[in-house]
Amino acid sequence: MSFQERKKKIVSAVNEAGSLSVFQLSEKLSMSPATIRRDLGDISDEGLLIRTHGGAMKVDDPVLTSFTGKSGSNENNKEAIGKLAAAFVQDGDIIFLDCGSTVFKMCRHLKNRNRLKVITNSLPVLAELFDAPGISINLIGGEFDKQRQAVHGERAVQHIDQYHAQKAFIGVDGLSAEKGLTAHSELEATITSAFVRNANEIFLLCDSSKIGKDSYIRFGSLAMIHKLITDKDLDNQINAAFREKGLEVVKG
Amino acid sequence: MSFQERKKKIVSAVNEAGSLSVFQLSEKLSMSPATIRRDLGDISDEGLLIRTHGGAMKVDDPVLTSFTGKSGSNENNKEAIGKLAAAFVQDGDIIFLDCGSTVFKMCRHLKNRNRLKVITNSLPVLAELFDAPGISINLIGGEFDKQRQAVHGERAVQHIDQYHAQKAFIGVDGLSAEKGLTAHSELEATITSAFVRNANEIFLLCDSSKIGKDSYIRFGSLAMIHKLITDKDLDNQINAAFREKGLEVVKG
DNA sequence: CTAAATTTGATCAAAAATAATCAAATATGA
DNA sequence: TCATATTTGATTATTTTTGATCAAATTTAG
Repeated sequence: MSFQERKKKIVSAVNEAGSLSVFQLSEKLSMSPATIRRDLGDISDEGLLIRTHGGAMKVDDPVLTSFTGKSGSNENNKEAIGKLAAAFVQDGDIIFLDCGSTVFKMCRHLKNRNRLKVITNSLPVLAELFDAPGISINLIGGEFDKQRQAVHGERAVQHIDQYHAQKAFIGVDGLSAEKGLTAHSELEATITSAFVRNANEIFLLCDSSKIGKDSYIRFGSLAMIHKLITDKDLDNQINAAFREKGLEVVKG
Repeated sequence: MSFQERKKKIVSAVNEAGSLSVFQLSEKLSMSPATIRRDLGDISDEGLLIRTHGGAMKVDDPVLTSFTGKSGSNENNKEAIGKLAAAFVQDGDIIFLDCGSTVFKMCRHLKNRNRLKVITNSLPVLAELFDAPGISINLIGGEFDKQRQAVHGERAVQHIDQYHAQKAFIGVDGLSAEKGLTAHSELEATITSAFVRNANEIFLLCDSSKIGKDSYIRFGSLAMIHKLITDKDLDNQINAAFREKGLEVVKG
């Protein structure tokens, strides 16, 4: 039985029972407690259940479901990218978090950081992180865009320009060695540009499906980016092309 | 049974009973009093209940009631006030909406307005109104306060000062003819003051339980207010005193 | 106000659970 | 096929949790 099979069984068993111990699961699935523990660790990292001492309980999110990110394409790869990216965030950091589903995936892996300051225009990010005890959030003000569930516009850019962060985690709609960073919305492009010019280190989170494709607004070059964080499916030739241009690529 | 499970049981038991002693909980959950005390300490640190000598009681204003916050005391009166206040909002208006449970109650009655512009620092307000087709929202930026689920601070005040609205709908923690408007948080007081100085017409929403009582920060006089919107239980003498001072009172 | 009773928080040792490590088993791929 | 990588289960050291004890703090009663 593979991990993926077990994962589904574990999640549904825990959801049904409310909570189960490692030993109950171990018996139910005929697996050793060590394996169950590993599984539970992985699953709770994804937020599908809550790890407890001795077992796990189901996650009941009575809250905030209206703002939690919509799940779309390339779910697993985005999840992996989020986890990778989160590893670059340390306690005490001040970071910009863009709106966008891949950046949103980072959040769940940031919840136990301490003294972390997050500056964001994304409501899903806020909803995910606002109750984390070690994180304080600075919300960017301006016009609220209901499509993107984020704040945009002139006022938002002004707001960002008044801050400086050590690291910025951003997303794009297209990325290629030739055209650089592209977006399909002027609003998003201006916000992302503002993040870039006010942070020391820029991390671009971009799953392989967007790489090699261009959207219609060009708003930045590869030179702006310090690290590209992407997934295991990135084409090797493209990867080589990026590296040749001096871009550091982190591949899941 | 893990702490996480107990925590849920304790919180719901205390919320149901209103208050419980350490020993009642100890017996109910078959745990030693020492463990219950530790749990209560942790839980009250999160603000999910209030620690008392000998036990714990439920928190009146549940901190984490999600963004769609259902509020606590005087529910019906607040609901009525909200409806009354909403009647003063017309299509095409630009309005400030404060954070606070009474102002939040207005929102439900605003959803079908057209060309309405709402400027707010309250996440519950945003959550309630963001999908209304006729309403555009300007979110005030700044430090996010997880307790109040709203944005506060210096930056937020600057933001507000860049806008002007026809009407402001605000709340207070205490109101009396003698001391005027009072609040129990500096943060809230400065935000409310900013709304007041940048709007033409100020509507104060305040249920009768807060009238005649003073909180500890005085931040405004009755003269600032154009209309007080309150409930049917307002004492007639106090009502008369307000009117004598030139305050227009709308009573439910 | 003082004294008795109760409650608490701190400390400690035992028990339980975990993470880390390693070797065997299994799967993967050239 | 063989070599390599991944997954699993056992072992062990570490961490977490728990209940008991006791001095200090708080409440209650006189």
